[in-house]
Amino acid sequence: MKITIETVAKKAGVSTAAVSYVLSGKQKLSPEVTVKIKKAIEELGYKPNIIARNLASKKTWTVGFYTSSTKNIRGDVFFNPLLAGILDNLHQQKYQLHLYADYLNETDEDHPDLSLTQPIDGALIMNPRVNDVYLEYLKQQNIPFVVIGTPAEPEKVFYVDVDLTAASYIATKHLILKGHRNVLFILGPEDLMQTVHHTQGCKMAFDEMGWELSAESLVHLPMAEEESYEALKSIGEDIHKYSAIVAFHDIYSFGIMSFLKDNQISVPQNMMYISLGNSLFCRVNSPTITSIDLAPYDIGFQSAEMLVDIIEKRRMQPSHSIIPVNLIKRESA
Amino acid sequence: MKITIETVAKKAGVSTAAVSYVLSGKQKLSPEVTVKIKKAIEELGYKPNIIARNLASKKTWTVGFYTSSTKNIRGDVFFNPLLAGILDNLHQQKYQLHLYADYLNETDEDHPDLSLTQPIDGALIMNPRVNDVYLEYLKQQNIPFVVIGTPAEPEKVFYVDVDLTAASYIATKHLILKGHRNVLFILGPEDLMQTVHHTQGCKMAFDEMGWELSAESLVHLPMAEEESYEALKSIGEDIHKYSAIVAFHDIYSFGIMSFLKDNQISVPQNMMYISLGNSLFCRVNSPTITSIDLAPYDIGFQSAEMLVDIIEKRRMQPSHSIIPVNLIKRESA
DNA sequence: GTGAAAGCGCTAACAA
DNA sequence: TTGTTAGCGCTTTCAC
Repeated sequence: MKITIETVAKKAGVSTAAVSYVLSGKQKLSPEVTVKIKKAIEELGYKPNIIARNLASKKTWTVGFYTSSTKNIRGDVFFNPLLAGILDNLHQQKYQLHLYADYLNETDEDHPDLSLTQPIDGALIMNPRVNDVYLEYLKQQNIPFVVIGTPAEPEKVFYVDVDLTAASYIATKHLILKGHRNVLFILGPEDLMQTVHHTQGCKMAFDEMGWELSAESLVHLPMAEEESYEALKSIGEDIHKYSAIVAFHDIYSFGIMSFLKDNQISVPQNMMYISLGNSLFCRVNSPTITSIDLAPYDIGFQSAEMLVDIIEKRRMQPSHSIIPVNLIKRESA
Repeated sequence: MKITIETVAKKAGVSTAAVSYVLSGKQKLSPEVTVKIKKAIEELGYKPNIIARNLASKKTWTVGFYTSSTKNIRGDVFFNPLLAGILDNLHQQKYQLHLYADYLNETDEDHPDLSLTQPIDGALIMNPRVNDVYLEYLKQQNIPFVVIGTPAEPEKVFYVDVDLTAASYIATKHLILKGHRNVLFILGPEDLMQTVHHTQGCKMAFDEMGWELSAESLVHLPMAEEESYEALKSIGEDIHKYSAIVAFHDIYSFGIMSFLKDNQISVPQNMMYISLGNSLFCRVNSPTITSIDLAPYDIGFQSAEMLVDIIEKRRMQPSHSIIPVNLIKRESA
């Protein structure tokens, strides 16, 4: 038999409203009644039905996190601390997390089942595409959201990001100062906003020197681990034109390292390598690699904080947080 | 104004039931009516309220995933492929994921807010403790669940796991065959079931040789990255008694590697090192480390598969899947 | 302080 | 085939 709020009310000899008040604490009842109700709840082992509560109160205490594809998640060391940051903040604020992976590029469905999206009070959305359907949907449905990464129209939207342009500028500049001029940039898919920002940073550093950034030195790759090896291979002998590589996603790291090793190109003597946003890989290979810390935990924590603020109307105007980046030098002496 | 199923029904000049049928496809209506309703839905931009649907249908199409603490998630390379496997399977079967991190050891609350747990059709629960409150709650609430990892009472519960005892046996045996007798085992917290299984495997291999497994060669550590370095350090000079290490969680890897390096103990010449369940770290240091592949993606995929089967009553009796393990040798010649 | 009752928006059994 | 309507279990207003 189902134990509902009514069961409890009957047993305690009160109305359902009284039980609800005790549960929520939104209204004070007399001590005797309160005790009676609490006893009934205890004895019956009553647990409120959250769905019914959600329906009546129009509040789910749940936040949706739209992340990247599972292929991407698998090899992404950025993902874990980001998620941890989100969860920690939400836990503090008594919210929960609903996780959506991105299956948009899967062949079997060209339109995501966005109607499934609803039982959330707000959403976190990672690396939106240039024209993002999820973003459009959330806007249209009036669901508050915070973008992780910089969106196409920053002025209209809440977001938190690291300054990717700065990061990529710092990385490029660092290489330039080391005497590198022919740098190979291994970037993500062109339709990601972050790729746009990445490219800007490289360009800034080159522009500053009055150098041209050639198109063939910018390689765009799908976010999959194996790709980078193949990409370098397909460059063939031209690889020797380059004296440095910037990898914009850690997922490319292993492929790059393997390739360099297979071709007996040592790092950093003949080849210098910079990775964005990865402390893990960097640490393992500590003596040979420079990386930039993109502080993913902080991003997660901040974005959740901002979202809850919006949900609870503590923040009204579109705004953003930019998490600072640090260059972590790990070069051998 | 709120657009509900009634708005649509009125506009199309039909009943709410008709609209519901079109939406769910659970009952066929005449082509004309169907078209009329679809048009109304389209024009109004109607999206069904999922919460109301859940309440009425008593089905959420959502699965809860009880994972470890965020501290643990942060450095766990096992987590990503596990999650990816879960998500991929759930997506195939049209289910969604609600993610709960474990804050049980946090000081501020000794009892988790389990009542928040309810809007799920089933749960995946990772590495349950010896007496797990979540597990008890799920049982009591009659929420179907699958344990990832081997539970305390395997015969009563659905679970999927790798054969951890076998894995740890294989690792230990491997070392023994290499001529190692003094092996240091770096294990997780003692109240985790998996630690129990790990220990069993080591013991089996030693028993087989008629050797004793000494208590001080079994080090139990919290699941945090820094711990392993300190643990080794505190062993002091005794470290030279050991010629091999088995790390039972990848999270200890970095600390161990750093320690060995700092103390000029080279791997594997003087010291052999085996890690369980990590292909990432293993790959990076390919020539010097042996690891065991615990196939986390498969575990995730399988456990989700099993859970949905239970939810949809295709599986009735407690059962389990054991994912096979492989020794990955990466020793230098 | 307490209770009655009207929703919340949808599903599905039943009737027509 | 289509419509009526009684729930689903809780919250919250309003009257007492």
